[in-house]
Amino acid sequence: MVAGKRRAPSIKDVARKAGVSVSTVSRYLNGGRNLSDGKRKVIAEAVKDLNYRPNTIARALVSNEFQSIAVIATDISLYGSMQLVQGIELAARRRHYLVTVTLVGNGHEMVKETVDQLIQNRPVGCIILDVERSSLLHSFAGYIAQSLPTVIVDEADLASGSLLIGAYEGGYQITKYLLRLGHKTVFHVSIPENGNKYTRSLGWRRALEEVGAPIEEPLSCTWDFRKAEQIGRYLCSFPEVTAIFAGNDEVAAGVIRGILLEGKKVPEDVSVAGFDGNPIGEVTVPSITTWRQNFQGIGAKAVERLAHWPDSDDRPEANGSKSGKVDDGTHKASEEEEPDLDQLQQSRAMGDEQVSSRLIIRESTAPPQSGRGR
Amino acid sequence: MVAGKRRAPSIKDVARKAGVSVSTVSRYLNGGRNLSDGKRKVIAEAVKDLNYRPNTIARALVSNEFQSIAVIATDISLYGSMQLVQGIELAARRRHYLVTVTLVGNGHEMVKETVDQLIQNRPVGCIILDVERSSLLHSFAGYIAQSLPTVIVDEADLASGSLLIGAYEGGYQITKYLLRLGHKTVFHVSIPENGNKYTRSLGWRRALEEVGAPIEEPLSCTWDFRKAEQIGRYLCSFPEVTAIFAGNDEVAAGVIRGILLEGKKVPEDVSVAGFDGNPIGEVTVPSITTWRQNFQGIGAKAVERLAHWPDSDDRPEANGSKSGKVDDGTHKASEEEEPDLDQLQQSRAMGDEQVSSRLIIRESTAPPQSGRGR
DNA sequence: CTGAAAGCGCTTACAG
DNA sequence: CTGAAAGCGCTTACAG
Repeated sequence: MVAGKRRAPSIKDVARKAGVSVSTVSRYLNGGRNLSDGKRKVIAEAVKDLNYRPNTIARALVSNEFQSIAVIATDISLYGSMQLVQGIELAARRRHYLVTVTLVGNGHEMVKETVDQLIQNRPVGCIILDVERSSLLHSFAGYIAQSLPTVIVDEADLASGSLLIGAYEGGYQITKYLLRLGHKTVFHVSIPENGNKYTRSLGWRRALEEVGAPIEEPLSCTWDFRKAEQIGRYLCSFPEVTAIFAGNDEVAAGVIRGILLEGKKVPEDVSVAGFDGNPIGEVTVPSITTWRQNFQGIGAKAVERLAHWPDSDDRPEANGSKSGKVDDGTHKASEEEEPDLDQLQQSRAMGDEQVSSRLIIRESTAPPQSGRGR
Repeated sequence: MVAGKRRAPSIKDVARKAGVSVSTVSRYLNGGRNLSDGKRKVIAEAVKDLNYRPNTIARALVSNEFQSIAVIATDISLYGSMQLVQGIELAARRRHYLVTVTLVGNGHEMVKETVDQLIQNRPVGCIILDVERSSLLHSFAGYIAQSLPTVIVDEADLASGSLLIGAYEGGYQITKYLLRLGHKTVFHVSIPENGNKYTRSLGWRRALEEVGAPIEEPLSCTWDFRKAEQIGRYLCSFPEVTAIFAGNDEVAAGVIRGILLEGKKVPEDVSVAGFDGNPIGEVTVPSITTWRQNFQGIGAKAVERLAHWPDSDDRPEANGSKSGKVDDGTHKASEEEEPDLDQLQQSRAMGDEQVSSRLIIRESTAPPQSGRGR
């Protein structure tokens, strides 16, 4: 089945077949500037006949840059991270980058090993996901950034310019919505660790502050959603709890379950809202009000940041394109620059507010019962 | 922040610093056979001082093999695929492979482009996920297999030797379980497309055949889980429907919602079981009986298949190790072979039945109400 | 045990 | 517009 060690045709083979020099073929491959139509044609033919593809590895060796984006995460098994990865991949491939995924766990030594190896692969840049969940990885962010353009996708620190933020607005809006419904205040069950740092939590707090609503410290959940169930049971024993904002949809589901198991009703007795927009919330009973995050957009934005990194080759320049694209047959030079602009445009359009992030109102939230919530 | 174009130390730098030839350093890096202790020591020191890491790209150029595993999928946003990717990454990194993720959508031309580029990266092998959901990708599987060791992780065709199967047993067991509960038969709502080919469906069918239970053709759901809700509504209008096996947990949630919305009860009126073991099923109301798939194990197994590919360099050989590991400080040659054996062992232990796949019984299933189901 | 040389597939100045 | 040469960082025979 496998072609084994049979090497693919090289630029030499193309040159020989086309009767030109290797340099000329290379020129053809890189934009076709300064090339007679005759050569262009004969090379195009040879490329096609041989089904030639430039060896990306060799290119990477010369340029000291492998056209890839390295994603580093502690875990990609949650809805959000997974969507982010998907968004990164989609955006990356538009730019002909390959996406690499590396999970780092515990053990300082291993992380350094892993990270060093990654750096040796010379990706165009690195995207770190969910640092908040691993202080270890977080501590390596700086180390990585020393060698590679690095974007941290997280929402832990609103102040830091190096982070991509998406959730503050969502936390704010969802809390406002609950308040508008007539709830005196909104309780918060945060996703694991650093509940006070997540921007969704900051948005929640801000919304409460604005109207002078009482603010209880968030209850912190774990990734074991049965903990959310316990929290739900606990919270609904307080009559003043009429509205709960959960850090994500799974936690919301757990909280709802806890409430229901206590014999109370959602949303009649307690309203519960989730976060992220996990499709599962559409078919639970009750279905879950949530803030849909545009994860794919955020992923794409991270990629664009790397693509437009200040020190990179991205600066508008008139010489050869680096796209590494091979034109089979019809050769259309000078189209190379356009995608860049498109992307930039798109990146800007996304701004800091994600295009299609929005509140999705479902069954789990409603006005407080009369006589309650005050 | 970024070190820009400053090149990392190369093997030349190490050689110069250590006062030996490049070949000698290379020998050191590749296992240290035929090396005097003196040289070994001085090189180790230079490596450490320079914080040298061999350039994986250069290595890949020489060996015509980049130490990576390419995952190709149409979508990784479902629980199962995501777990698979995670399992692949974990296993791959134990072997010092980098994992690459590529999503292929529609458009024949683009897929060929993408796949060709991937092949040019010369990964050690390729893992194709979920072919069943994209006949397009499926049609490329053969093309890819011509150039690379390829493993298809899917469950579409029990007969084909090239597929990794995991779900037949699960479908069988979960159906048996429902039957043992006293249900006369079990209806099946399959995940999208080719419901008849999924092995979980085959297992379901086999279990029914064994006891001569009536077999209704599976109802096919889509990835929009509201469709599952409709199916649930529809199915529970038939009194003979007392047990439903859904193709996955999200579909089960949707089916359950449909049933509840019709005013029936789960599991009192209808039992519903899911599949996969998505943690969300733990906190829905009712919580969902399911078959937990050992996705990570399957992913690891796919990686091991590639690592032990017949034509690869894996065959036991006494010469240099290819592990690409740099020993900083303490140099322990000859330890290189051991991981291989470990892994092999583990791979075999996993066999065709996944280690920790098992039935998880929760609230959504129960014996049929008396007077029903017969 | 050790080093000089050639080569992996490409790109990049440098001459024409 | 075109080609010969050098070089990217490593490994692999080949001589000693």
